[in-house]
Amino acid sequence: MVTIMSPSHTPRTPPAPPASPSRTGRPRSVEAHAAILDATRAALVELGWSKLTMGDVASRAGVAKTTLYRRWANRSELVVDAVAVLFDELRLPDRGSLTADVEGVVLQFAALLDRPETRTALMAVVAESTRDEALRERIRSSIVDRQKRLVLVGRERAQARGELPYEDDPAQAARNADMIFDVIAGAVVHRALVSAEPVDAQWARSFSLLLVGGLTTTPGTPPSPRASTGPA
Amino acid sequence: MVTIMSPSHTPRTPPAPPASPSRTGRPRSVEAHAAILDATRAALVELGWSKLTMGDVASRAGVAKTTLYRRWANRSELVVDAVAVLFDELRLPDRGSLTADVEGVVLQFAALLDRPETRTALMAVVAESTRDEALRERIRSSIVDRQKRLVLVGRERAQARGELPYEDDPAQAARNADMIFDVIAGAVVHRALVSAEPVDAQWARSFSLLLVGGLTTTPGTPPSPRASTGPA
Amino acid sequence: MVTIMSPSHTPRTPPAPPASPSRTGRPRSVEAHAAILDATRAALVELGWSKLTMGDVASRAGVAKTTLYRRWANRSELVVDAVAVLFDELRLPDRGSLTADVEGVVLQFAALLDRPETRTALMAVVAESTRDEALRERIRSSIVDRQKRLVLVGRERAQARGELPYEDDPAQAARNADMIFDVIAGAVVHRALVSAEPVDAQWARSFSLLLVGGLTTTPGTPPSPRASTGPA
Amino acid sequence: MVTIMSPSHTPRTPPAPPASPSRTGRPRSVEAHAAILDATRAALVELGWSKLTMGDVASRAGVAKTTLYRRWANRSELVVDAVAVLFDELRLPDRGSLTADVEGVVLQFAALLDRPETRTALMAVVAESTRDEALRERIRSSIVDRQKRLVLVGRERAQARGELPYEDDPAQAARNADMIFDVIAGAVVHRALVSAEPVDAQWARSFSLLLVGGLTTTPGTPPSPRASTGPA
DNA sequence: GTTTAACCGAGACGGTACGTCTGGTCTTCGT
DNA sequence: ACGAAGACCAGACGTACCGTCTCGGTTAAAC
Repeated sequence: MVTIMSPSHTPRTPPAPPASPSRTGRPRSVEAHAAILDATRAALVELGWSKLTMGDVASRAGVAKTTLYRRWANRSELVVDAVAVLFDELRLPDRGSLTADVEGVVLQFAALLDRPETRTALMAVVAESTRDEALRERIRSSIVDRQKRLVLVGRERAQARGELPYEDDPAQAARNADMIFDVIAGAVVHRALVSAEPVDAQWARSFSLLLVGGLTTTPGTPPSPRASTGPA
Repeated sequence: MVTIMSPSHTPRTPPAPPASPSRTGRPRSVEAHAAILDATRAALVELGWSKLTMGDVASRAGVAKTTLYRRWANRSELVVDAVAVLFDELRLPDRGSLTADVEGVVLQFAALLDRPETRTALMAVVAESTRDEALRERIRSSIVDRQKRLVLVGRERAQARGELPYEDDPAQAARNADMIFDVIAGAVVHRALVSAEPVDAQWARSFSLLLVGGLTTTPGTPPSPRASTGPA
Repeated sequence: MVTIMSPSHTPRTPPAPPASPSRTGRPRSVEAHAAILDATRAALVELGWSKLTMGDVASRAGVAKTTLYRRWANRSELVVDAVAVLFDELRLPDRGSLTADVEGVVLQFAALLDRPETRTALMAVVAESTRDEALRERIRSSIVDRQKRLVLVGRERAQARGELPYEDDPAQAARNADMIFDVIAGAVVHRALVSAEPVDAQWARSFSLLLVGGLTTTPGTPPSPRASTGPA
Repeated sequence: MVTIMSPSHTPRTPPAPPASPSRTGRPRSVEAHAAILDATRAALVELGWSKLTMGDVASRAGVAKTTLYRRWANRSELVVDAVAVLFDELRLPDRGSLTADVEGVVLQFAALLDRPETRTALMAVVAESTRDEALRERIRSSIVDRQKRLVLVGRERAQARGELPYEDDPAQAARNADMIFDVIAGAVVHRALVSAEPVDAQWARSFSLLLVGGLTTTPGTPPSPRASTGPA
């Protein structure tokens, strides 16, 4: 009649497949892992974040609820893992100019945000993360930081083309890259999900011009000593 | 024995006080309305979005759950109404230059996003809205559109100062204003909530310079001949 | 948006402990079963039928509401199970004569109906059963049919003593037993609960004499051919 | 926000139509009274006791809930009033012999208990009354006592025919009448609602023979010397 | 070729919240 | 004063999921 609830968490082995290869016992099923992530994305498409339940994901994946909880501590972490991979599809093909490159990545990102699984999941996990430090870190490492590569690649190309100057201070360079990333990603997300207006070719072009205009405007006198506070 | 439950069964009069002044019956309590919104904000601060429950809000407000459901169809709509008013606090004091004005509003917005009730609620309702057209519209009308005033005021001041040219095409002017709004709001939100980095004075200054730089780049001259799509 | 709720959706395994011993899954708690029935009787005593709630029973039993609903479809079925066992306490000690035996069982039954849990529950579930075939059947099998044994035992003793003749037609014998049961139980219940008068020793004696008088009166001429419609 | 609930009962004018002809104000609608009782019976037929609600009765009767509560304190009292009148339909036509008279009234009573409004209501209010002294009294005065007239009439006829002796002690006569009433009503109710078997002509005949047999057994001769307690 | 340990499915467990319904009450307006 | 309408507080309803636990059974590495 009286159940004693153990507060001790079931040791949750890191989410990825058999992280620490414990030498004995039955190994975790790798098929189950993939099936769960697929089921999660499918459930997101059909139900959206708020109607998605662990039990539903489990039954879609042909797996017991226990198996999910053995690998992810909660719904949010599962969803982050399930959608993170989608962001890796983003590419930065060389379109010949910085403006065109920005335009291209904006449209790609917009297309990604048009997919229902991304659309509903991204904002939801961000919302959850405002109260959950571990989740925030997981989002940052799994999603945000991985995509900053696009900014770095784009800047290098633009510098090589002579469209942008080189920045000597590495810290400043990093700050600039972060800001560019926030501006691009933020503007697209806000346009698509908050303002709920289409991110079409025209908008992408206007935005690229605005951004590249800002990047290439020399604040004060060109390559000035005050450049350290301005964008690269 | 199959029970069919129509959700529209209970006529949900618009949330605000007696929208359609029904001639008969006891009128809706006005005190209750304010008490509920206050309680909602308090609950958001303490519990965050995901732990906030209708029952808890009701008991904080000293009101029956039924009273909540009579006025709001669900948690999201209630929260939108509860936080919308916070955004109306944003002001655009004249700081003498466009750059300084942008800087000021960015910092104000960042401060707003630092408040736990805004922080947790905004992303959550946006996430919900990806699957709920009515909610999306409510967010737009209650929050987004109301704050575009800031952009319009800022542009007018800048034009009066001669920092920005006048745009003849009204449609183009509106598009530009929308984009500026998305860029500012999006960048701040992304920085604060997704990248989870502080929006401090330095960042605000760098961002303002970038944005104003972009806005003042003459698009009639290279890099692009399609000047008509460029920002004003 | 219309939600269709099928009540049969949750498979309700028969109330008794794991009726069909499903090979898999966690077995149902046996302690819980007893605790729930005890709690139900306690709640009946304190609150009566109309104030008894499932939630209250659950918390008294230290059990979740869901556990109740997993095992009983509704309040009535739970109460039938909870009180059925009380009726099994009825005994028919041999007091030497048919009249005395009837008198004894009448007083026992009256004492049972004086207990608040029986008093309030019996009529309530009977009332419910007028609209619920499954409940009616449950009452019949759990309560009514089990107590007919008393009539059968009493008749056999009386026949052995020579107080009552033997009935050759088994169908007729069964009909007679049923009627005697209805007369005894009905009269006592009606006296106690409807007329709300005490079933005391005097009443029990008068009633026994009336009933035994009727049973031993030969309708028409003794062992007549019309006897088949008369009581045994 | 804070509503002060007055514990004082709204003075409930006796249930019948305009009991005390209050001289002032708008008089109570007499049509409303009948409409409410009709609506109550209709609701009983359709929904049964447990699903019947005050709000539903009110809307069926085209009357406000307030109007119901002004006249009846609760659902049970309303239902008692609504069904009491049905019992007044019972008659005792002279069929020439005591046995035939009993048979007739048994079949009439059985027909009454076959009507869904009586069937479901009678047991329900009796169940409620086990915890409610006022209700018990109302049932007794509105239903039980009024029908005892049938027993008195039947006994007088039987005495006139010489089928039954006269009883000198009035108290004893009253006790006997009560018991006969409980036996008849109890047996029929138990057969019909608890045992859930039909009260058909055969059963009615067997029962009448049993009862009349018991009544006409001379208790002065054996089996008992305590003739004074025996039935008349 | 056994152990052995961790895995697996199924499903019951104690809980929390849901969104609806009803009970009674109170308030307003109109008759 | 009564009546219709409808909002009010309170609280039970029966359901859906939560995250945990208990089963009986499987699976592979370690012995």
